[in-house]
Amino acid sequence: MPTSFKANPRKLRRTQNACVACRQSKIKCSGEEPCTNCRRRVMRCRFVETGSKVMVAERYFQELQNQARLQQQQHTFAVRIPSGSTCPEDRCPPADLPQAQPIDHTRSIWTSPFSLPSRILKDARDSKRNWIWLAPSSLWSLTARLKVMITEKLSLESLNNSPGLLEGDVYALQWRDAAPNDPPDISGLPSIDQALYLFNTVKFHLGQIYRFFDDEETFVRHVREFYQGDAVVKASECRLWFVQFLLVLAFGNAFLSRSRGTNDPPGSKFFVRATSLMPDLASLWEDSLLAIEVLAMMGLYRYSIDYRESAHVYVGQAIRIAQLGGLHTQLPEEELGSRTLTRCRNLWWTLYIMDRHFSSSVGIPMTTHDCDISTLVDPSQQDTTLSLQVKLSRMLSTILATIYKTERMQLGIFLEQTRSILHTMAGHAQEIEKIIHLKFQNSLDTMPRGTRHITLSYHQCVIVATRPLLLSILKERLEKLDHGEEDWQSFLAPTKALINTGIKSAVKTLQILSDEDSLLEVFLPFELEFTYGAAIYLTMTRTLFPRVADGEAGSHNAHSILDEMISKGNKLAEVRKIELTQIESLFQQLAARIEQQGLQTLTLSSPEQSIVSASTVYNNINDNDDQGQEDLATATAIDPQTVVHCMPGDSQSPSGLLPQDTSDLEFLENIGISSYEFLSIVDGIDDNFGILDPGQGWEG
Amino acid sequence: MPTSFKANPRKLRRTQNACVACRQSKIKCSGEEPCTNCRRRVMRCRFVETGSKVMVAERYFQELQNQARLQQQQHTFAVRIPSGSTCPEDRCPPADLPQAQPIDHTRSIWTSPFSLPSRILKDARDSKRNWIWLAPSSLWSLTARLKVMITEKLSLESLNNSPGLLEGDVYALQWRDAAPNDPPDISGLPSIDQALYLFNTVKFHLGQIYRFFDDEETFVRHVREFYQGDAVVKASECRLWFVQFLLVLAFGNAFLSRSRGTNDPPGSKFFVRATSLMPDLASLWEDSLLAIEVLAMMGLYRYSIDYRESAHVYVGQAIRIAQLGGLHTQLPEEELGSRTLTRCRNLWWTLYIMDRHFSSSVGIPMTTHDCDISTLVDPSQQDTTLSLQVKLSRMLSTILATIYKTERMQLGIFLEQTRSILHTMAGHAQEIEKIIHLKFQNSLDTMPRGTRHITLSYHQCVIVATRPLLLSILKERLEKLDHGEEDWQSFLAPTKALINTGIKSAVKTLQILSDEDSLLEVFLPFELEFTYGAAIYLTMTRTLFPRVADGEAGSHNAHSILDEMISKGNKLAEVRKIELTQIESLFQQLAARIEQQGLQTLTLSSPEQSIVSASTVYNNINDNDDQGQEDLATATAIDPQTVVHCMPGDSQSPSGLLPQDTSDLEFLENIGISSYEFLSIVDGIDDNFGILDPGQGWEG
DNA sequence: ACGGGAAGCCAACTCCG
DNA sequence: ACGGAGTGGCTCCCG
Repeated sequence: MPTSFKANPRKLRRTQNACVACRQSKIKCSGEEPCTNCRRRVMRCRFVETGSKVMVAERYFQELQNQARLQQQQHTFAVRIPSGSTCPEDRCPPADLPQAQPIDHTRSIWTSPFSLPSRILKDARDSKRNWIWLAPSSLWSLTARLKVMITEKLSLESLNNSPGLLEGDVYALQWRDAAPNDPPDISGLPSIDQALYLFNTVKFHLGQIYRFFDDEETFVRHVREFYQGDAVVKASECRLWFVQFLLVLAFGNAFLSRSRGTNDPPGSKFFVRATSLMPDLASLWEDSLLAIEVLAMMGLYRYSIDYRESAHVYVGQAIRIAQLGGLHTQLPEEELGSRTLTRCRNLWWTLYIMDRHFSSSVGIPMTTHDCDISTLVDPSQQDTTLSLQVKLSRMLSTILATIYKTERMQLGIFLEQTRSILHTMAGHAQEIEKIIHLKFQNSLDTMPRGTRHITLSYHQCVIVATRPLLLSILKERLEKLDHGEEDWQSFLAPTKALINTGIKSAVKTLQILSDEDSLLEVFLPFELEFTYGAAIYLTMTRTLFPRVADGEAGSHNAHSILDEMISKGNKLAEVRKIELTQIESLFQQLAARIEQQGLQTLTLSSPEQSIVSASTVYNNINDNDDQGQEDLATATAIDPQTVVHCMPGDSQSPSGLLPQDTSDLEFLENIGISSYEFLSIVDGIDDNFGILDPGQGWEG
Repeated sequence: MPTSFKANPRKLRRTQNACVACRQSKIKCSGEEPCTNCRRRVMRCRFVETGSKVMVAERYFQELQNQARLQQQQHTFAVRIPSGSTCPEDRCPPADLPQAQPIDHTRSIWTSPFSLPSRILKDARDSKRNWIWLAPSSLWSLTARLKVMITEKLSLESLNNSPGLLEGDVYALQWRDAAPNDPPDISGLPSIDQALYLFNTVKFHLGQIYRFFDDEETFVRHVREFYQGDAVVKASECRLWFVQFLLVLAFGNAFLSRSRGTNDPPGSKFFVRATSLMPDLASLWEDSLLAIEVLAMMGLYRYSIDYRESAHVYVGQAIRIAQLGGLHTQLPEEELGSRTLTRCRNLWWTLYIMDRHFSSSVGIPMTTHDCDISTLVDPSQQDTTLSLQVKLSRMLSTILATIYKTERMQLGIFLEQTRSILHTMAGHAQEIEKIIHLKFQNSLDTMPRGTRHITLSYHQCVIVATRPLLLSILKERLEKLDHGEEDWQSFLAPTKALINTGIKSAVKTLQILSDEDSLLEVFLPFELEFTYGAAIYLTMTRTLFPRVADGEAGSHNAHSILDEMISKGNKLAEVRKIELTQIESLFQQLAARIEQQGLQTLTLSSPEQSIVSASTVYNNINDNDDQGQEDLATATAIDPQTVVHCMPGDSQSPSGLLPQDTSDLEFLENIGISSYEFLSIVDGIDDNFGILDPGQGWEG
């Protein structure tokens, strides 16, 4: 028989299904459980069913997934009208959703434990509104909630109402509209040289993050005309430009100012004047691009002085005008010219970033949705900073949309989502690493603002993504304060690694910010926010896990950063510091109470090493979970499909990510990002549920 | 050598991709177009490219499908198959699972044929902007595109630029802000009785569609205080209320006015004054609910006088404030009280409806997304009108998001989406029927505004959903004007039924609107829009399918409706009428050109039967489809599973839906909605692709 | 012409060297 | 440790 005698020895040797370890090492696997190799190497020998695969038309598959996701959403939500709506939403992790398999079915998590059902604060003060809605994802309402919660539970006297929740609490500005036809007030302006210098300052400070001035020549030309011609005429004719000019002066002064005397924010003189000259919002859209820039800058200034809500309004306005001009689509280059096109694109993505940031800060849904946007970030791939910033912004909104979404979630599902998010994050980490490598050749101290901002944003994402875990634990603690204990291990075991990641990011954030050599950004509120967010995170972990070492140092760092800001005249920082102190004291009291109650001390493994930490953390997981030691490739190898298809744009197997040499590794460790480490952790989580257990049903 | 001598002739002969017919007969296919076999057999030779496929774990795939199916079943209101039939481990071989199969793979459709890539119009006029972006879904930009397109193709002289594309083209209002601290101007107001009467008028006109005045007692109380106390003081203290009051007066006058003398829109005197008193938008959010109402009304008025863009801005503003107050979430009833809660809910959904309408009208993405909303429409189910309105609004945005989304789409996919949309629509039709039944017992002439509006909105959805088909045909016609003909049947066969549905809706729309007994809404622009949309639709069909009878009457109706509006002083209607006439004349020229070119006359089966039409359509399709002698039974017999499981969204037999008796049927037929008919058609479509070709895969 | 089922093709997986 | 050589699902001969 021609067919049977081919049964040569080689052919027979092949196993149906090689075990995980053998696959990884590409060596022969004997096939039994445990296999010879594993036995010899004393490794855990696992077999993963590949399950038969089928080919499906991509589109159909996509559709199914969408549907599934939608349904999922609807289920978790209360009753919803069955809608045909296929809101394609962010294209995050469709495939892995349904397969998420709770480790412990009885466990679930409160993704925003103190926020749902919608919670409101009656506003006691003499304001026209009579309630303040505490948005689920906003950092500021988190503060408010924490206070309320702990105060209640510990039956403490309620603190005086939070400052800084409302606009104008910190800086109370007064402005009045100029009558529209009056000639603009042009008194008290700086000299032309001074003005141009201020312009450059503004460009330097904002330019790394935002793209307001793509048309700077025009701007400068206007400045010259203004100074050299009839200023009043110029200002009246180009009223919008003049507003922009005033805003530039406002920002310029704000960035340079070191004064502490007044109660008004730096540069506010010009800002107020700009505001009063602002044309009617509703008619603004007629001069698109400039109007957009002006509105965006206006929004940014307001945001900086803690007028968050109205900042959001301005940005929203800018976005609407941009959309009316089609900036969110791919405009035709032939007709508009590439310069205009670039300007449009940069402007659009600037708005995008601002929208994500502001929206999440005030805690309401994003104004723009990814599914409505068809323009590209940067087709030429030159502007890595901007495009990374965009990716991180998108990430943030994905996090808020998935993790913070529903009231309560199965722990397994939650972890799966988090995992998939962090996986994508790891991809971004890699890009950041690449930038740093390329441009700055390991010289950390010259890290420019843009990169620094990206790095911090990145850490913030991690913090935000892992915060719900902390909050859940906190909630549990608070609830079980009096009556008995809980089985903490079943909750902590799978989540430790995540929390550690969060801690690490918080610590790194504070470390970067308190670095002597670097310039702390004082006027723009971003670094303040990062500081505050990280500090709160560490405060929580310190109380919940007293053994974690970084807490102390972190808190110290945070305070000194805030102090520096305060010393440079930032009154917002004063408020935040007060709040932070309040919160810290509350948590201290909580900690004391826990101890006095004799409750179990929770622990995490210490997170102070990098590569090592990955495996440490990793082993910890495994210690508590009888899975034994997995390795990196495993997770990927199990089902590459899943990874590849379900996370468009994510990074492939970690094997490709190994940092090139050790010095690099150390360096990256310094900034606190190592995509390699990150992936290990993420995959570690991944290994702990779901895929490992293919035998069980999948449940939504 | 064992390897080389394998190079036998057989190996070389294989084609990469066999044509449909050859596959079918399992014979060798030569591979060229048309292939040898087909040429000999005189058959249509089609090649289907294997669209991108992906491999998925079978397990997961099954799961997804189950889920999808389940979901679909839940959403189908029709008779349910006894659900035990969830065929355990359904064994649809994975290969033929994905059923829906384009009839003709080479066909594709331009969902918005004249809109992509983003098209802009250079604005010749002396405006600061220098381009006008023509949004893909906006009715107004559709008009502009049609003109450009046909003018170009027929090499006609270009018409003077479209009027009415920009704000203020129709009504040029002048307003100036009052200085913020001046006392409000309270001169020239009507007497209190008059004012209250106007208020009631406004409530009557708006109340059926929107919910601005849930707190009407308060409003009336304010009115009394205003008239009975010190008016100036009152107006200054409750400035926002005073603005609302002015708006009420504006709307009241607008609704009652029959004057034609002025160039200003009716009520504009008060409107302008209201605008000038409007507090700074950015600080408005402090008095939430009232501010929201005022902004929304402001937006509505602007929208009514064709200031669409700024209307959109106001509504956007209102929405943002609403979100800051958490109105889009489920607010806690215990804390706010059920009255406030109801008010919030109604207000929110009013905003929602406005947003959908305005956004789609200006052609930009919706401000709110369903996935961000967690509040319920009307938990008590009393307010069927509002909730239906919401559903239709949602439908509209779904349509825009799915059908209008991408540049080009496979015909099959397009049809599938349309089908699924219409399927949902049929559900809504049924609800409308129910309302009409319940409340108005077949007395059509008393149909109240709300129901009328819903019915019209419903028809509009159908029109919008089927318009891309018309546009695609039009585009094809235009392109093939000079060089040769096309194979129209393969395109028309599966789409006829849909187009007929659209025609029917357009005809019905005009019929309802021109009904003598009913009150035409003159000031609010909705009925004008409906008229215009339907008229354009009929104009297109009349040109493309000269045999369709309804066109003539429809056009006549449209003109007389517009005339009535004009005679009542609506200047917008004048503009629309001019535009409509222009378009009609262009299309007439196109028709003449087609005829003179001797091009094939396209036909649809006449759409005047209801029940019958479904099967008629069905037969037509089979006549033209080269699959030849398949019939329903056969198709089903091939694999019963297929039908039941594999068509997500597949509806059951319409038999469960038969209207109770014949008079009902006639009655419903009168309004132009019969969910039964609708379902037949939809199912007809459904039956016609997919099942017939079970062997093949899907494509993207 | 039909259609069972073999041969060729491709991507995934194992495991040699 | 790993590049790259060497099963199973899909897609035209011949009875």
